[in-house]
Amino acid sequence: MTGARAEVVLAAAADGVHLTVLARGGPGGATSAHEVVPPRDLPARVRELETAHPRWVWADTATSYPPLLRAGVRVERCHDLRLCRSILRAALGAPPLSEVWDSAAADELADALPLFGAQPLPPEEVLAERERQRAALAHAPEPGRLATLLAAESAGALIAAEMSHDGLPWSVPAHERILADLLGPRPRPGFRPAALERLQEQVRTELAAPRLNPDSPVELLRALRGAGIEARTTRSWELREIEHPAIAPLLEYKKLARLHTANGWAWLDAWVHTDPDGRTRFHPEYVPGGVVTGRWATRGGGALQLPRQVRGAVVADPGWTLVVADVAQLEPRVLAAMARDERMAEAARGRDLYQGLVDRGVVDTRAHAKVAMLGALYGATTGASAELMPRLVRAFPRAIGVVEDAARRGEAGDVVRTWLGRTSPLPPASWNAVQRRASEQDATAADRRRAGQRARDWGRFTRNFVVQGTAAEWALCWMADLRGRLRELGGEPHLVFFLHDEVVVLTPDALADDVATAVGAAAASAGRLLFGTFPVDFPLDVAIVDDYGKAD
DNA sequence: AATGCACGCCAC
DNA sequence: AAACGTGGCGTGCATT
Repeated sequence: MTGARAEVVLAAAADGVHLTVLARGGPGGATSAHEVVPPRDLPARVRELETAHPRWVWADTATSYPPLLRAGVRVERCHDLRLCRSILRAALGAPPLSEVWDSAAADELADALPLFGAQPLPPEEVLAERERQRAALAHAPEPGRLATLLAAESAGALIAAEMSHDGLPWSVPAHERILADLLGPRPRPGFRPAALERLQEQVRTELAAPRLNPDSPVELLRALRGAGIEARTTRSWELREIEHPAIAPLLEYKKLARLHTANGWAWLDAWVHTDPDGRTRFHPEYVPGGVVTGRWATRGGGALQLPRQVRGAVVADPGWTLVVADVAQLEPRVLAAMARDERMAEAARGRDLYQGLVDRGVVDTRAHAKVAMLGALYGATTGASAELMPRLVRAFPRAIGVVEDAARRGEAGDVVRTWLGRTSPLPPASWNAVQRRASEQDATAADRRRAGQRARDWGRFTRNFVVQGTAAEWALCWMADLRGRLRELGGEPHLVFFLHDEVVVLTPDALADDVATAVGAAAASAGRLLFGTFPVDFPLDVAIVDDYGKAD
């Protein structure tokens, strides 16, 4: 698929933006044309060339694409050299494959990496990097899957830039109503909301600590002990176990204080703005590949932690609707597929995988199914979760074997790979030092204990890496496919939010049903792209709503 | 005054 | 149910 598509390599230089058309992809892609355009003419030229549906190759989508978006130009496909380089380097980490990267030019590029985008690379370097990546891909284990990953990662970069540009519809009045209901009217600058002041006074009275700042864990712990309460920490879930008149107002204080500091009026002032078109939007910066497993990160405004409390402020514009879709139990389904575990896939066939486990007698309750499964994915070692594990091992030896194997590899200091080939980092030097120390002649029991602890810690990381990373790949493919379908619907419906296994599309009312259908079709398509005919499905919960708060 | 860390809580 | 995976971020507090 990449082979037949023409590529246009884009690089900025002093004399203008260089566009090099590679008539066909694949090794030795022939240069058929080269031109230099003034930066101000670039959007128009990109728009012209886009009619032939090329793949745009550039150093960094996050810096190259936004100017095009501001000029009203969107592209269908790209290859993001920065993101793909990072994946390829990790994938080819073991000698002798790394020789592909050992040229002096590659080292220079590695040094220049932080400048990618910020300081444009010379056009010849961009072209050379493109060819190096082509060669590296050919040398990689499972080049077909890795090519899919590079395409998905690059598509994600486009989507991230577009979503950051478009923003999430945000109703300031709706948000202010939520805040007023819970916290009281907006306090004057330098003052705190009435509800917090009142609760703080209650806590102070009940603990007989008139000057207590409940936001200080140190002070709070001391005050609790002064009142005869033996708390180990000030975490809410521990405090909840305690019977004392101070606890209820304290928990309420913590909840509201969190809302006020994280998503209160200050957050509104900082992150919600009126766009040139007069609409109010929250514009988080999405960071594809920002998490080691391949999940996205975000910067600014805490977009990946939007509390349910304030989701009612995400309101569609008049005449528009939100289509909210999330995948039910994505990670266990992905695990079943990557393990080729037919029995687990069969148990997952319905909408509710956890209930499926109960129905097949694997565990007795849905709650147990959930803790057992999450425990398997995270590496739980204690409690009910760990106790239920043997049942899962017996029922789904192949699936559990995949995560157990990943854990063993991590404990041994080896890398693991996701389904499409994203490779985990090696443990840090300090980890190796601790392991070495434990194997020395004069190692103490403490040395060995520490080494075992660190080894198991890293094993839990690699265990989760393979599943979380493969789930992230599925989600990327889902979104990329959905983006294509939304373009086919005419381009008005567009993605406005993404949260690991959940998307929000903003669409004209009339197209809401078509969008809902597209979201489901994209999920099925992503499943086939990754796992072929393996019979695992990815059921969605889809809601057509005018505000995000109504979606769950 | 700026910086870094610990804590705690939000999301998945 | 318990504190086991990935993150961002606000606050307090010690350090520079």
